[in-house]
Amino acid sequence: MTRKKVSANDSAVDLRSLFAKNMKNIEEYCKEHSLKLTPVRRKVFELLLEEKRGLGAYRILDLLREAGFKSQPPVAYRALEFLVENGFAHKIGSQNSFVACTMPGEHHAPIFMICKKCDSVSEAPSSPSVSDLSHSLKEVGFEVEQTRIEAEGICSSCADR
Amino acid sequence: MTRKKVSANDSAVDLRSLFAKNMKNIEEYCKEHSLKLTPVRRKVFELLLEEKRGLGAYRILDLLREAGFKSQPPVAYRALEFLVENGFAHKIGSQNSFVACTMPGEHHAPIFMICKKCDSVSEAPSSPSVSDLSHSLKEVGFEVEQTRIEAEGICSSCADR
DNA sequence: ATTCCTCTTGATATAATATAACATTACAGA
DNA sequence: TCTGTAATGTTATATTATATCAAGAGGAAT
Repeated sequence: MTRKKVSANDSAVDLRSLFAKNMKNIEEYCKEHSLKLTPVRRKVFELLLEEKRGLGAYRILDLLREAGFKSQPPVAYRALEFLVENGFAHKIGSQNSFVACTMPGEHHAPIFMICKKCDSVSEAPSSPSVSDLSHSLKEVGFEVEQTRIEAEGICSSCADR
Repeated sequence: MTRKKVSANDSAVDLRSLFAKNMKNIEEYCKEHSLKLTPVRRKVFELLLEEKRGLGAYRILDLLREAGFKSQPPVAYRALEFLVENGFAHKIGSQNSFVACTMPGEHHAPIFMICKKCDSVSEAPSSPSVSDLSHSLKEVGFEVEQTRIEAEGICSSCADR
């Protein structure tokens, strides 16, 4: 028996299983919290999961239409609003775009790494420097409720090339 | 001779001198770097200095018109572009608004404190946590070139009330 | 001083992003 | 079944931003 060759589509397999895992997470979370994961909401979440770059609302709208939803702008914005409110997606302020959240349900202080070369947006593991930040702002009298942190630079895959 | 009453407009005096100081800074900086601080650019910078909240481009456009400039949208956007590129102003991503930079010329990693009550936007003294952040992102393979940090919460004046 | 070049502004049009408002449908709970 | 709330459908419009090309202003090279 020959050993199967390791390459390109192993990562595809990983992506598919990651996708399945994320879908399962959101489904369970919605069930537990009696949130309605309607077809359009589910589809928008899927679209965000499938794309490593941020997606604009009108791009999402196009993709919804391609998928058979005859949607008008408010449909996309409502679905995005639902996903963002419940922590399944984030808005990237510097791009007016949206990305799937990979740690739904948990209130966290996200840090986004935006690659200038390939436009990928990924969420960094939350770092202690975020709470340091809140502390140092508290010292100047500002009570932080929420932070938005976006770092622009070069991602590891682009740096490798 | 009666001593002048101390109150409200002492802070107005402070604001005026701060304003003058900032205008002098930008003028000198532009002279040194052969940048043209044209009337519309200067006026937009003044408008930003005078307002503690972020100003949207179309609000700025209205104010320009009130000041006698017969301006179309590109005029405001161009002036803002000039100010942002040269570090005299910043764009607040979460609001699509603009604020004056209080430390022009110096390349810095700004942190904005946005008050949910009064909408004021102020720039925090850059904290060590920002370079910590760059270091920890470097550990996951991301090379940071620039950060955008916006903290939402309650400012000290609003907390006092 | 004249020419040339570049940067800035003027002006029109339109693209891209986002929401208001109201009618209709779906669906859970009394 | 009734009824209330949440979700969707639909039209219209608000808000934010840029593309494009014409015209003017000002420096520096000859």
